[in-house]
Amino acid sequence: MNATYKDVKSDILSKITSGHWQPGSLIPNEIELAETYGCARATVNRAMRELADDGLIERRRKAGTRVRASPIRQARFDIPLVRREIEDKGAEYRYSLASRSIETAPDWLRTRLQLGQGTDALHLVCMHYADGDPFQHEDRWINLEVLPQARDADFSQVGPNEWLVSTIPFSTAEISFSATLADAALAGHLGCQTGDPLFTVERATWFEGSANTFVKLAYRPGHRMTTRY
Amino acid sequence: MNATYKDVKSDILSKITSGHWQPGSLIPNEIELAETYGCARATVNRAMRELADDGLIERRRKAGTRVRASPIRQARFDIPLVRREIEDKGAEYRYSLASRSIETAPDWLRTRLQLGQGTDALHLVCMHYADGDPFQHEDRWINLEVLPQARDADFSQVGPNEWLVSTIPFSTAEISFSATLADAALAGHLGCQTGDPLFTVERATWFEGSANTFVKLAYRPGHRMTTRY
DNA sequence: CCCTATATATAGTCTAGACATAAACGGAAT
DNA sequence: ATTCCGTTTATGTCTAGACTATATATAGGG
Repeated sequence: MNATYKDVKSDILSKITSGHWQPGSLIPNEIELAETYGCARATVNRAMRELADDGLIERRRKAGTRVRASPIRQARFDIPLVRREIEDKGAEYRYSLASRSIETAPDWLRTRLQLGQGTDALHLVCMHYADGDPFQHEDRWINLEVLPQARDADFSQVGPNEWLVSTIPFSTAEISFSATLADAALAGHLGCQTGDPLFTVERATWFEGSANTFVKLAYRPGHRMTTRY
Repeated sequence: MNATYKDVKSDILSKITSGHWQPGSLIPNEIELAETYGCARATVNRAMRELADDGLIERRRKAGTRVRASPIRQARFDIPLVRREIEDKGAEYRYSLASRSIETAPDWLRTRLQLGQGTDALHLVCMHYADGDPFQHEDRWINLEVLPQARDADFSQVGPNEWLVSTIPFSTAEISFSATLADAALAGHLGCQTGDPLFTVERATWFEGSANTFVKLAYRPGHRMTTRY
């Protein structure tokens, strides 16, 4: 009686995880569950809605609610600023700018971000250190047509990621993970061997429809990105 | 007037993305917003709760709701079965079992999964192909104390991941991404060069408190895992 | 001046009831 | 059989109001 939505959620969850309600089977409807738990239907609804968001159950009007046959396993990663990633580990953060130049966007970048011909871009190469050791190499391109103020910004002290966060209120992004090989330049910056495998994150972000930046982040060898679900 | 929670949510979102409500600034409280949008407080609450879940705003009782200074950028990845990953691309899926053996769990595995000494484990090495080309190499360990029925299961036709999904109703997992170098054995299976960088996923899963399986998945060279947010 | 009780503002949740919407079902017309 | 249409049913959402929990602010006491 008087169950909260969390009570309901965890009870249903345990019925699923224990196998009491088999994958594919139909769960009682909201009205019945509300009676069972002695609460309002809205309370059951919230519990079920969250379970559906988590990918554990599948709901359809009129058809009812079923335990998913194969639960969608979705992992949620927090992608923090490098500074926070390092400071959260209790290490001291240091930043340095390796190079800065203004170039017309190369073809691969124009394709990737759907830019017009002859678009100027600011190209930055930076390093992020944790307790003095190389942690992440950043290869950044900023679209100067959308962000002309980047031309005059000083990136020698503050990293472009932090500058962007404070300049652009919000943006949508496409992010992808892969593995790349350290070339001579990367190895030099990261203090590793040429040929080392590096975990790499690439991110393109858009603000109000037009691309503003693309970045390739290479982590030091051995880096892992971990999460639980 | 008569705004739905989606209306409210998207209106607030646009006020944030447009910079109308600056990062760090305080958003009107729920009662005021309810009056503004001409709806019930619960409707505003749902909109705001979802925005908070998305990491765009920060809410605290009494203190009110603020636009996040640096939005938590969280990416959500769906981790499908390899079969689906391949079939969704429109390619033909093929599976093969490369080796099968029963071994006492090696030290690194016992540490990783917190197993007792002398625990027996089923060790499987498999390959997943897309249109005949090597797609993913699977190095799987199954805890035979928790899943003794794996001893008699036939993994020559059905991959261990699919067998596990149908055997264990649900489980919690720890997943991590990294980059590894192809050794001779891996290169042979994946048809690539020794020394190629491979995007690698490791996953340990638990069922009702005890670890049941650990897997290391190495993708063919060049593989990317992509998402939008 | 610092510490502690108390007041207060705000988000968090619950309720009972209502109406909206999508989808499955069954029967009727083709 | 197949298509179409109304009925039914379960989820989806909204409302007005109430109570709860928590963090902050303030006033009072040592």
